[in-house]
Amino acid sequence: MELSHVSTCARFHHIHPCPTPLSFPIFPRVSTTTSSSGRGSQRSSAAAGTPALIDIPCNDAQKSGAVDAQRRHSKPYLARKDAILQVQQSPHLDSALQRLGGVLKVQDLNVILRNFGQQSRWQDLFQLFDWMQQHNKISASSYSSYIKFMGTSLNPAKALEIYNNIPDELTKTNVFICNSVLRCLVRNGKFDSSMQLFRKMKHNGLIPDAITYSTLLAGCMKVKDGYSKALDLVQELNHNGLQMDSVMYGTLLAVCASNNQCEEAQSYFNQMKDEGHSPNIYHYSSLLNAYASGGNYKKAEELVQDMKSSGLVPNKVMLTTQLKVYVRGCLFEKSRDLLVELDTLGFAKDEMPYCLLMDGLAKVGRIDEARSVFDEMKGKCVKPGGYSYSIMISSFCRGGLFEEAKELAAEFEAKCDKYDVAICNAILCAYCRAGEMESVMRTMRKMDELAISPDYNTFHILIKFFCKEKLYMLAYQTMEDMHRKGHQPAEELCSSLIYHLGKIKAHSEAFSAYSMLKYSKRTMCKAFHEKILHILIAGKFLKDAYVVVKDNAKFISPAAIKKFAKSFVKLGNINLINDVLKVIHASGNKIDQHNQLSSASQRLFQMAVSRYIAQPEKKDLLLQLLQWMPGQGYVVDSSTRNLILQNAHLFGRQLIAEILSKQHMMSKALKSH
DNA sequence: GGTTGCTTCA
Repeated sequence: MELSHVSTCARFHHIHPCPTPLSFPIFPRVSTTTSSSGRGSQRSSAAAGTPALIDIPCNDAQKSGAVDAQRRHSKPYLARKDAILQVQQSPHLDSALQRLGGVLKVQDLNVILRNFGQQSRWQDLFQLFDWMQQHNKISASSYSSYIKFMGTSLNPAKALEIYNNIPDELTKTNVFICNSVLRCLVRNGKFDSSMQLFRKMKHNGLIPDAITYSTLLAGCMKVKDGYSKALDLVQELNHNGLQMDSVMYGTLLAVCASNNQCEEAQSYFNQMKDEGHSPNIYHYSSLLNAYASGGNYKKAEELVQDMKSSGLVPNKVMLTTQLKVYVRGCLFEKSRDLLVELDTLGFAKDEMPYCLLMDGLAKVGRIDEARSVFDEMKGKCVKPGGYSYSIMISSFCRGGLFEEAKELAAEFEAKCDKYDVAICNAILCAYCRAGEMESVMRTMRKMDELAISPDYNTFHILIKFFCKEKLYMLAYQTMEDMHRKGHQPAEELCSSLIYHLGKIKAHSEAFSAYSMLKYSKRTMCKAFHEKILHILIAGKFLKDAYVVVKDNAKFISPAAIKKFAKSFVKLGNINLINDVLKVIHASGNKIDQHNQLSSASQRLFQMAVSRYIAQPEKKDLLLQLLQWMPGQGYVVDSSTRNLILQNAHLFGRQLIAEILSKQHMMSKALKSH
C-alpha cells in the first residue's frame, strides 16, 4: 500500500549525492577564504605560524614567497606537502591514496579530510575516512572533523554510527568529538536525541565545555518548550563554573525570540551589556525578532535607532526582521514602505521579505493583497521558491479558493524542483481540498521518492481527505502510520474516524484508533468512551468493551452500562462474567440503577446462572456469584431459584440449599423494608 | 593536533 510505503521511508537515507565537480580548480582553493568571518582568518593565521601542512594558495603573486618558504623546509616535509596537494587534486582518490598514502601522516590526512569537507566533496570525504580507518591512520581529530561534516551533509545517522563504533571508550568522551556529534544532531533537528546522548556522554565521563552548552542551546530554538530547556542548560553551565559569552547570549536571545519571551530577551540583552559584552548585529536582530512576536513596533524602532547610534549599520536580515515587526503588528503601510526600501538597497532579491508580507496579509484574510504581492514579486524577477508558494497555496486553501490553490500547486510542480515537507503539505492540502485523488497519490509517491518524511500535518491532511472520500480503512491505516511515527492524532479527527469505522463495522480498527488516542497524552472527551463502547458491543468485542467500562465507568451512562452488561453476560467470556458484574456494581452503577430486585437485574442473573448450568465445569463461578449476591443486596428470582434447584446435583445439594436460604432471608428483609 | 555557538519565511 502506498501509505505504509510513504511512512516507512527513512530520512536518513537522504544523502545528497555529490556531483563530481567538473570545474574543479587546478590549484587547490584556500579553504579559509570562503569564510568571511573573523574567526576564519584567525584560524588561518594561527595555522600559518606553525609548520602544519595547510593548503597553500598558489596564485602568481604568492608563488615566489612560497618558493622561499619551501627552501627552508626539509625534504620529507615537502614531500608530504606535495602528497597532500596531489591527493586533493587527484581525480582518482583510490589510486592517489595507494601511491601516496604511505608518505602521509595522520595530521596530513586530516588536512585533506577537512579540505574535502569544506568543499562539500562528500563522496571523497567518505572514501578517505574509510581508507584512514582501514589503514589505522586515524586520530581523535579525524573523528571530530568527519562527524562535523556528517552534520553539514545532513547525515546524522551516519555520524551516530561512526561515533558508536569508536572502539576506545576514552575517545568517546573526547569533548571535541562529543561536541561534533551533538552539533550534528542539533543541526538536523534532533534536539531530543542530542539531549539524551549528552546525558549518556556525561555519564560515561564527558566533561562538557562552553562550546558543548552553546551547541545545545542552539537546539532550543526550534523545539517546543525551548525556553525552559535553555534555562536548564544555562543553570547547568553556571553550576559547572562556566560563563555565558557573547555568542551564547546571541543564541539565548534567539531562543527567547522564537519562544515569544520578549521581556526576557530584553533583560538578557541588558544583562549581557552589564557583563561587558557589547551587542553586535546578531544580538540586535534577535532582540528585534523578539519584539516582532508581540508586534511591538515602537520598541523595535527605538532599538533600530539605538543600534544605528552605536555605529552598526542595519543589514539585510536586520531590516527584514524589522519588516516582520511591522507585519506582525498589522502595519501594512509601513511594511510596504520598508519593502520598497529593502528593494532600493538591493536587499529584496530573494523571496523572504515578500513572504513575510504575503503571510501577514493572508493571515488577516487579505488574500487579494497577498496575491498581488506575490505577482509583484514575480514581476520583479525574484524567483519564488517553496516558501512563497506554500504561503499562497495554504492561504487559498484557508480562504476556500480550492481551484486556485490547485492551480498554484501544479504551477509549483512544473516550475520548481526543490521539495521539503512543508511545500509537500501545502500541495497535498490543495489537491485534497480540490478532490484530486490522482494528484494526491502522485504527490505521496514523490515524497517517498525524495525520502521526505511525512510529519504531523501530512498525516492530518491525508486522514481528513481519506475520510472525506469515504476511504475509511485507508484513513485508519494512515492513522496507524501516524501513531507509529510518534504523532498523536487530534481528537476530533480520531472521533470522526472512529464513528465511520463503527458504521462500516470495522470494530477492531475503531477500537485500535480509540486506543491510540487514549494512550497518547492528549485529553479525551468524556463522551468518547461511551461511543467506542457502543461500537465494541455491536462488534461483539466484549472483552475490549469490558476494559473500556472498567477504566471509564464514571464517564458512561447507566443505559450504556446496562446494554454492555446484558451483552456480556449473554455472550461474553464465561470466566469474566462475575468480574463484569462486580465491576459494574462497584462503579456505583447498581446492576439495576433503581432497584436491586428489579426485573432487569434478575434477568441478568438468570442469564448468568443458565450459562453456568450449561457448563457445569464452571460450578465454582456459580457458587461464587450466589455467595456474593446477598452481601450486595441482590437475590435471584423464583424461576432462577427453581432452575438452580433442578440442577443442584451438579453443585452439591447441601451447599446450594444453604446459599439459597440465605438469599431468601435477604429477600424477605428487603421486601419488609 | 582538534572542536564551536547567534538574526528573517511555510
